[in-house]
Amino acid sequence: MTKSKTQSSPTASELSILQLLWKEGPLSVRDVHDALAQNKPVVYTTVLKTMQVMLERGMLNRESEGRKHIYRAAIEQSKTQDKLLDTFLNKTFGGSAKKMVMRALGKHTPDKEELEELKAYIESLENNQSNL
Amino acid sequence: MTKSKTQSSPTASELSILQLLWKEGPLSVRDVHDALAQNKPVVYTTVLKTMQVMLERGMLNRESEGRKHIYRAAIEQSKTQDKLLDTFLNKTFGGSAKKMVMRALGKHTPDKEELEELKAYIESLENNQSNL
DNA sequence: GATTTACTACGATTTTTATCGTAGATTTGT
DNA sequence: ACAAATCTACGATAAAAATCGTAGTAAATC
Repeated sequence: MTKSKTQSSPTASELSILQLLWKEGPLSVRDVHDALAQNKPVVYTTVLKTMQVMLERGMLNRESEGRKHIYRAAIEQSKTQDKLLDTFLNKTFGGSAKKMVMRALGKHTPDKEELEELKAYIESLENNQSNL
Repeated sequence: MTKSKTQSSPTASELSILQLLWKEGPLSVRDVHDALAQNKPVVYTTVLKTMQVMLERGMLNRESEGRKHIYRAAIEQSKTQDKLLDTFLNKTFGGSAKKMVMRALGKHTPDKEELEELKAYIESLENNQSNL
């Protein structure tokens, strides 16, 4: 049987790379670097190294395309977000989703349309026991 | 004019200490240690050191009571939560409160009563432009 | 009053994360 | 073919966070 460690959560830097790959699809290191460098100066090999580490840790896959490597996210966005959310919720709001949600809505109030969607969603939760 | 650095966010360890102080009120290092040690083994001086650093960074205050020091949180719970939430929301959900909220509710669905409160809250947001 | 216990102070170390420089190989441009 | 640009590999270092050990002192207990 092959060993398999529990998937550790990505760090902040790693997450920024994952976000890109989730959004844009498979990218080269060059692509990732150029995108990240628009927000914050960072050296090419720093990004390269980080992505190599992520590969080792099973967060990314890659395939060769000529001399380049094309990387893709190896972990699902929704699962990763769920795990991070879970941790954050426990650490910061003592596990109370209600508290966190109210705070989030108060601070970053969505527009009317989104609020309606949310209400509808809550109503669907009230009916179905199962979470669609 | 006195220098004042922007309050940096607490790390995970620091946050666990703050949570205790926010909940229980001012405590000695011994109190904090004993409480934390129930979840995860930790040496007394580790907690002491952490709290000393937090004091330096302005996250905690303290006063002497006999030979002991009694520490209290120097930063507000709600402000701290807001800042952490903001960062988390941006890093993990690209800033979309709606996405995060729906995910949170799906995974940690509150009971019917809390859902009602949430709906009421959303309705109040829909009316007031100002965020109460 | 001698010994054990309870605290603080604080340096040192370890662990984790982030960052970078250099070497070597391949490709591209002149 | 030579030079410049582009990549990967990878060790080294730096920076940040977490952990711990030792020393010293005051208090409590025997």
